[in-house]
Amino acid sequence: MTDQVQFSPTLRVWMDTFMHRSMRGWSHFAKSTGLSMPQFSILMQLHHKGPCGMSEVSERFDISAAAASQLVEKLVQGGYLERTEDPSDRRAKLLTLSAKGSELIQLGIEERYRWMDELASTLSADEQKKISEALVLLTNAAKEIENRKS
Amino acid sequence: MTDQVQFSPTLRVWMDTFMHRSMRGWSHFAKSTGLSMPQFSILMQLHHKGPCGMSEVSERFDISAAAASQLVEKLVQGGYLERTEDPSDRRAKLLTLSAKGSELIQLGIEERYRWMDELASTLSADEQKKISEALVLLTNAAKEIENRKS
DNA sequence: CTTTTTAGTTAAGTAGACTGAACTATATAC
DNA sequence: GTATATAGTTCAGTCTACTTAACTAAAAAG
Repeated sequence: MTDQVQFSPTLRVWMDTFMHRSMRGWSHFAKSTGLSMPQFSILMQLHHKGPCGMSEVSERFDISAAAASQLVEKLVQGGYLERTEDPSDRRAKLLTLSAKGSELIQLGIEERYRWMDELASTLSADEQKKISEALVLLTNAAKEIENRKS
Repeated sequence: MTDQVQFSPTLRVWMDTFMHRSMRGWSHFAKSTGLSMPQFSILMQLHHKGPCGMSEVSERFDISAAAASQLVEKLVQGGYLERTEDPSDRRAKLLTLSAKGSELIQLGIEERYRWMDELASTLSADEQKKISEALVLLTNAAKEIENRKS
C-alpha cells in the first residue's frame, strides 16, 4: 500500500528529469547532423522497429502518404535510407537504414550512453547493482505491455 | 567489476525502450494540442526550469533571438505564456507559464504517467519498492551531474 | 477481364520556423 | 556624458513540412 503510494511519485520525478534530458539531447544531436526532427525521427523509427513500408511511416507519424513520401525521398537522396521494391508486392516499397543512416543513429545512441556512464560513475557498485535489477524489471514490464497491446 | 559491466548494457536497453516510447508520446501529445514541437518545447522548458528571459530561450534551443521572440510571441498570443518586464532590468523580459500553459503541460505529464501506472500494475509490491529505491538513486545522480556542470 | 482497392509519387499551394539586418530602448564602461 | 554593449522586436526572405488533388501502377474482387 505504502509502496504503491510511493512508487508513482518516484517514477514521475525520475521520468521528468530523464525525459527532459534525453529529449534535449536528441533534438540537439539531430540538429548537429543537419537533419530535421521529422527526418531524424524516421531514421530512429527504422532503427527501433526495423524495415517497413511507406504506409507504416505515414501511419506511425500520423502524416499523409504524400508527406511521408517526400520525407523519405530526402533521406534516400542523403544516403541515409534505402528504398527498394517489395518483392512480394510490387506496389510497395521496403525502407531500410543504409550503413550511413545506421551509423548516424548509433552515434546518437553512443552520445546518450555517455551521459549514462557519467551517471554510473557517481554510484557505488552496490547501487549500480540495485539499479540494474530494477531496470530489468521495468524494461520487461514495458515490453509486456507493448506486446499485450498488439 | 561484474556489476560495472552489467550496469551499462542494462541502462542502455532500458533507455532504448523508454526513450522511444516517451518521445513518441510527447510528440503525439504536442500535435494533439495544436502546438508545434518548438512551441511545445518552450513550454516544457519553462515547466522544467522555471521562468526565464528571452535570451535563455534562444540559448537553450540554439536559435536566434529573432526566432525566440517570434515563437514566444505566438505562445503569448495563445495565452500559454506571460511575458512581463523584468523589474531589475527594463530591457529584459520575464517569461512565465500561464495557468493555461501550466495545465497543458500537466495534462501531458499525466498522460505519460498513465502509462507508468500500467507498468506499475504488472509489478508486485516488492518489485515496486526495489524500483522506487533505484530510481531515487538515479534521479539524485542525474541531478548531481546537472549541478556539477553549472 | 473489367472494376475497385491499395501503395506510392508528383505538383501546387499554405503555414510555420528560421535567419540576417535594421531598429528601439535600457544598461554599462570610460 | 558620450560610446558601447545588451535585451528584445520587426521585417523580408528562405526553407521545410505538410496538405489536397490528380496521377501511375500493381493487386484483389466481382
